[in-house]
Amino acid sequence: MSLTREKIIELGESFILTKGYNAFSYQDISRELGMKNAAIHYYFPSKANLGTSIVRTNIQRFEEMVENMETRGFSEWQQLESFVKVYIKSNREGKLCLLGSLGPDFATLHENTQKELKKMTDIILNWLTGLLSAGRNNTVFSFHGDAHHYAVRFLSDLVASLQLSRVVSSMDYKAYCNTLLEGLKP
Amino acid sequence: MSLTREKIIELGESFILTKGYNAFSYQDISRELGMKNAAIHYYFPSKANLGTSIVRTNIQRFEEMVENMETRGFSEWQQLESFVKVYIKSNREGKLCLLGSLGPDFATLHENTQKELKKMTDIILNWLTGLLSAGRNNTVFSFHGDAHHYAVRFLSDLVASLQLSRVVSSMDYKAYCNTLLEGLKP
DNA sequence: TTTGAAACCTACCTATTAGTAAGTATGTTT
DNA sequence: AAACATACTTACTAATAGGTAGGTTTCAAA
Repeated sequence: MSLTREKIIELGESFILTKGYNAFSYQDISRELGMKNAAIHYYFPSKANLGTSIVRTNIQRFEEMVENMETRGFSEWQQLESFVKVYIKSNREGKLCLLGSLGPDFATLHENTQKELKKMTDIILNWLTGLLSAGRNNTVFSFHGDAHHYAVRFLSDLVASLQLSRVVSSMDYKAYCNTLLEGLKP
Repeated sequence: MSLTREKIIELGESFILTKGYNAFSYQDISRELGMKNAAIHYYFPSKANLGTSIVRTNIQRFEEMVENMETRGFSEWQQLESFVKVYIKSNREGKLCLLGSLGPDFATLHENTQKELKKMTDIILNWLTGLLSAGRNNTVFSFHGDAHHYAVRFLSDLVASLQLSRVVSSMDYKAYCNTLLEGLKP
């Protein structure tokens, strides 16, 4: 794997999470790397290509995290807490999550990027649904109704509140997340 | 008030809610209106100006809705239901809400637009907090914890689920909203 | 009948965008 | 030593972006 390639993906993701997909350019990346525009095209022929690669990297990262938590024998509660911590970190860095950032721009994305984004969301939601379901069976969590419905709601809470914390000045994101977790306690 | 001006605002808003702020252009609007690019600049000197005006229009619309509901003596439950219906309509039209659309692009917006967007969010959240609080006192609603916290969560649920319904194919937005309302029943 | 504002259009400008073709330096393999 | 791939740069293109100066039509008021 090329180091420059990894840096481009990292920078691209960072720009998407702060400026949005349609507001960042190859120049933004090349400038930051001290390279020329064409160098970025060498690694990623098109912006759609880069976008898709960024989503793929995120899927991979998520799957590695889940795998890691399972091999370390994390409880359902610990797993959910770790997931929430990723969002708290994003908020601290003034970033959104990829879903909350690319979701609103969905219509402007390349077909492949759309596909990959859908895949990522499915993977996250399926994992979350399974986690909530299993956790309820083990009396680790307590909530009403369908687990999938609750998973969508929980994810919505995390995604949108990241956005709101930018717009609402008086928002304590960490406290908000803790309230979310508290609501799941039996 | 100029009819063309109103059409521009309406179209601009529609583009923001479907393509996003940074993906739509003056050409998109002028093309739709059968006019030239410069005609749009005649009404709105800059894109930032147009953006700010669109947010202002939304604030006005929201305040008129609230006023209308109060004069008609809507109960807290009816008011919340009406608010949710606006979101259901947006979803049916394949649109986001202005907050969910401009929020992720916040960093790229003009200072004035940011200010107005913050104002809009504050107005909505304050209204929602008051509504939830009053509704709980009247035993119309039932929820735990701070009313403002719950208002943020409820708004997050509406905003992000609109985004998710684009990405997740198998989502029944209306049913989801009903679940949200059900969760508030005593 | 002239004046003047409202509502545009014509014609342009500069900056930036994603993207490409061709070249070059630096190694690495054969 | 020759051939080749990697990792870029130089130099360009076509398209689009937001924006502007100045002209034209239309219609109403003085």
